[in-house]
Amino acid sequence: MNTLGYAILSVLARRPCSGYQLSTYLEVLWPAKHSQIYPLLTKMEQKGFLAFEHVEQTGKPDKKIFSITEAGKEALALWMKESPSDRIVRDEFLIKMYSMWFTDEENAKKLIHDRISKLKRKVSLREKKIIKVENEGAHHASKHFGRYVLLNRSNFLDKEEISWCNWVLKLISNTNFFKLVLGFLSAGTLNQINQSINFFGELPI
Amino acid sequence: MNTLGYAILSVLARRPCSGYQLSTYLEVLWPAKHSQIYPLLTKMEQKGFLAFEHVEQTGKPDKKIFSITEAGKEALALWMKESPSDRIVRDEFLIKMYSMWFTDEENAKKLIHDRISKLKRKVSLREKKIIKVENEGAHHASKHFGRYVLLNRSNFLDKEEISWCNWVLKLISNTNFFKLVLGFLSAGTLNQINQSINFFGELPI
DNA sequence: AGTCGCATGTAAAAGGTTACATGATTCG
DNA sequence: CGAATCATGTAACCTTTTACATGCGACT
Repeated sequence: MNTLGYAILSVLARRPCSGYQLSTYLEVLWPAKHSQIYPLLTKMEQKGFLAFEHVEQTGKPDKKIFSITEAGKEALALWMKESPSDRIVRDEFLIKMYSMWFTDEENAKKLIHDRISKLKRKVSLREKKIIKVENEGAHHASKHFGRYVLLNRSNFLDKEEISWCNWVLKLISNTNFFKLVLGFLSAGTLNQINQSINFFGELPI
Repeated sequence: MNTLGYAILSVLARRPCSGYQLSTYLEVLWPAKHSQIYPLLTKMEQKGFLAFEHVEQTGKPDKKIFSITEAGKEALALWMKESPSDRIVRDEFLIKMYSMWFTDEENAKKLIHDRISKLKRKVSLREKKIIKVENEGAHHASKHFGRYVLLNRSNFLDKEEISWCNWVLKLISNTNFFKLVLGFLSAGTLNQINQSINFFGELPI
């Protein structure tokens, strides 16, 4: 079974869910589209890790409520003892930051300001969720502990990234980064950027 | 062209590289295996974004040094104006934190301590690189600016995650999280965990 | 004697996204 | 009247990983 499978077991270990609910719950844990979730649920049910019951609804489409089996719990318990594989981060914004020197100051600043906006939106959404968990009094003695600490983790890190963004903005202004680069390049057309490519030192990357 | 292609253009915009060098440089930007890089380099060369020259070596295998063309630079410049897609993070450790309540205190603490060790190792490696960039005097007026701010970003965030890890460890100890859970479960076998599954509130995830 | 670094490639398999398909209800 | 939510599924496609394939030199 793959990591998505264990993420599904982790959610179902707390509470039986439909595939639709799973897809929203998995967003913070291991994002996946429904087209990946539904076939995997079927596979896992066939292998005995999950069970499901049909629930008929009126006004809404019928659904399947999946729950974890004993075999599923054993699989999850074993997996919990394995050391986690390295995290994978793929972030186009980082590539654009890396190539900042290649664009104009206006665009570079816009990229950073947009990033800050996105991060702030995420942080404030999570803050509401955190307050909700705290009000339920479930933050340090239940299955909600994991959710509670993960929500906080995301907010700690996103706030730190906002600080970093502001730090970069300051660096750009204080050191006149773009003006200095343009100074070397005389004007800043692609041809002139070209001529400057081996102007600087020989550091890696 | 996909994001990996633009990551490659971003690296080659600074300095011509072999595919082998690219694979190491891309690690922080957009990780990729050589089996993905080599065929893409060929494709991008055929489309006119890259050019290469054969370099014969003695003692070492021959290599191809790729460099970005004018067409490549134009493509990169255009891409820099597009707003970046959302970051993708996949981290097994987060799933295990989420399912902390499902394992024993010893294992939970081990997972967190191992995470701290890994993060500390990464941070100290990066610190050396940062000092190197600063000594080259290249941090605020060159193509190395991007690399400099990205190295710092990773360290800011990893240090913040170390703080978070310690915060979680304290929470576990201070609130006797595991003892409280075991109290509810009476003993902690899988069967008894089973019986407790709907004991707590009805919060999402 | 064995592993690491340099160096390039292909093939197969697994993982993940986008698009196709359907359809009622509720809210603005 | 259009968009969002609930709800499940398949097919085609793209991306990424793992495995296969080779080979010399340097270091332990």
